[in-house]
Amino acid sequence: MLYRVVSTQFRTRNRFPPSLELHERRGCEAEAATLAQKIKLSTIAEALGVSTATVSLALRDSPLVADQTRERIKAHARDIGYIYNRRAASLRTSRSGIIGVVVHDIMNPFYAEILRSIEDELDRSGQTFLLSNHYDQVEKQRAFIDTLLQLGADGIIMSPAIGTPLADIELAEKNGLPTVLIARNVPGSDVPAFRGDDAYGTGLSTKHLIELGHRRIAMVGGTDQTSTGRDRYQGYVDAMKAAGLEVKPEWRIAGPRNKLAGFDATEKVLAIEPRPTAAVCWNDLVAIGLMNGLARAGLTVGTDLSVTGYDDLQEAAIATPALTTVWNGQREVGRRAAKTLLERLAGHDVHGGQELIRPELRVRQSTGAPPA
Amino acid sequence: MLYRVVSTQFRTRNRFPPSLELHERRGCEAEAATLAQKIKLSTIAEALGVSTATVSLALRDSPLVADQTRERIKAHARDIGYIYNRRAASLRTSRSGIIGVVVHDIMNPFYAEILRSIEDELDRSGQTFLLSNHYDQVEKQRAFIDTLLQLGADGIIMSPAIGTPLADIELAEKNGLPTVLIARNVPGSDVPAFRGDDAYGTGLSTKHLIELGHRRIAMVGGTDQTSTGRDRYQGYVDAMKAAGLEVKPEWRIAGPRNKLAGFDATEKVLAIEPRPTAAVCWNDLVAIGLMNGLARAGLTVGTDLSVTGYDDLQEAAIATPALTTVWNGQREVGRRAAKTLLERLAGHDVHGGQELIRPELRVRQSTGAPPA
DNA sequence: CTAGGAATTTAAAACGTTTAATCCAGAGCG
DNA sequence: CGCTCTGGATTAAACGTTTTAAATTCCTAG
Repeated sequence: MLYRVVSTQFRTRNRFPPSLELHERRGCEAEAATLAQKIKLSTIAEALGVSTATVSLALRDSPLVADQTRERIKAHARDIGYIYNRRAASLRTSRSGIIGVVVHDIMNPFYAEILRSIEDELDRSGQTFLLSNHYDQVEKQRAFIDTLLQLGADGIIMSPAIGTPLADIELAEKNGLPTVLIARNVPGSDVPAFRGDDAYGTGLSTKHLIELGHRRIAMVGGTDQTSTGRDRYQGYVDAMKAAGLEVKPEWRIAGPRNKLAGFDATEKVLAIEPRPTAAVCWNDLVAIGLMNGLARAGLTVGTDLSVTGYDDLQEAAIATPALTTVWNGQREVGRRAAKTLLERLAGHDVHGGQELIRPELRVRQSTGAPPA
Repeated sequence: MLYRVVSTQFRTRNRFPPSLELHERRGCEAEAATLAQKIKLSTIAEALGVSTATVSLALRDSPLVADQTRERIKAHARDIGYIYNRRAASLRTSRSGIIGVVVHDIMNPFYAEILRSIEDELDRSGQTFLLSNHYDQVEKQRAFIDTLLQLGADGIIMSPAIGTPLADIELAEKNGLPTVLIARNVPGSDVPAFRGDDAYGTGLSTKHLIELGHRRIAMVGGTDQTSTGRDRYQGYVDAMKAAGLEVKPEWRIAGPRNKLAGFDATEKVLAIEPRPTAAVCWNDLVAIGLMNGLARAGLTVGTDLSVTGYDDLQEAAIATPALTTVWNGQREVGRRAAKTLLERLAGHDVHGGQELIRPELRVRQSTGAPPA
């Protein structure tokens, strides 16, 4: 009984012994040059006249081995440049220390903050994180899940691709790969999911524009195929209706969610008759693209036409004019997702279902009163 | 002899059997729900009355097993939802199918193209790629190398952190982790390295400005601590000297390499007496930040002050005014690096040392004749 | 028929860990 | 002196593959 407690304690404390402490390792020119043969636990065991079991326990700081023995072993391991073989270990323990993270596109700055905070959280716990894009291709996402299963990953954090079938998530869960969703949800799934409250967010910016006096407000970028897309549009529509304003279908300009898309949408916005006096953009990238396009067309953003973004990326503040946008709580989303997954791994019960992070409006210079 | 040939052939062809073909798998509600116990090779072997050896070979499409047997085995594996255990396999084969990629910052758009092309190349070869940031912290980079060694990764592509000691690269190489460098070089290392020809690149933009008539040209952003930094500065200096122009030390405004840094550099540039008429920026991010800053200050970029970038990011073309910049060949760098690593893994000899990709100038509206 | 391959299949030994179950030597105690 | 207890160390059985070498079956030619 005592044994078990002690055992689990050190197991969770320090899962993987660091194999390499280069600066401290004594340089052994000759042997390092060729690396005659792989150094393993038994190499150390033989050299020191103990068993591999002892070496294994010592390297993981088990209290089961005498202090003096432990130090002797660790010192020797360091000296000869032992490298811990995680594959072998994880084959035995069925814990790999790998956590998969898959999002639409790693390089999309929207995910930057999320990934960053996930990384922080996982680093702290000693897990390695394995990153991938799915580019909204369900097959690519499934291939990644498959890879994780094969590698025996401990869990997965995913921003599901458009059209992800419930079965894919169940596949992961059923095969012992605890899952947490971020940024998007999969209808019908009951795994924990963290996302910003998108409807509330676009509601904020739309209301802000209405208060400034705008009546004809376009909505640029995005798709109705994701929960995020539907919610953002809904928030806009609801705010308009709440103010007793009509929503014209031609004000909705759907499309991709990058700068180029915003830039390309410029013409379409300007073609609407009568011209809208403001545009709620899907995200900051679209907004910045649109602002660039409007500037090219000779219009002054914030005066001739007001623009709002979403996400509050770093560059929203330094765009010209500075972009009014909605802070999305990405950092919080990532942190909570990672923490929740770690909880699940630790065996604690967590409650599933969606949790919404409340966004905030950041008013800057890209919005102003409509032209008289 | 024949055996060996055949053996290696199918080994390289299809390293890992795909374990999951969800859409084709027959739904078995009851068993799927609980997943009584792990399905392994022996599960299949017993069910079909063959040996695990046969199953193993069949799943990897070995020509050693009869066509009919192979199909029977593969079908059954699919039906019961067998998942290939890579850890076990790689313990035996010492090939993990993992390739590590570490760069300064994944989310930096400069690396976007590189990573994308690496991903393309590796995907094609069936390798999984494990991504990480080092944020220019040597320790973080070393921790990543350590993790890769522990996981038994097959190779690593890295953009070395500032101050990477030669020993770290040797550590990887000596322990059987073939290394290829991108974007930066480590002095003294002889592993293959691919980067843009930075000196030539800034030479191009500097020469372009000189030809337009500029005489006082500042250089904004970047550091002298990387090979890239030194080369870019050198290219600028050489071009100036070649034109018989003086280079004032106060024209060099070193700093971080993001938009905010460019934005913040605005004041410093404008404070120089007499004011430069053009600025060669470290990269597009800095250039765009600077352009934003100049616009805020009421100056017209391309007329009052010309600006050049570096990298030719997507947004360079849609910035206002469109940014004159240098295309860096990132895609080529990534492709070549991945290809070279795969060559090394296949056992072919590749020649080490640095290879430079030649950049190209992209003239747009952010550069013009100096003000009279 | 039968020898001799060719075509299939298999037994069993790795691969390098972890850990439950023992073992052992002293220490403490009646 | 015999007994239990305990801190330390060890033994040996996994973990799920791959692959060598051998065994078996199947043909085909002589």
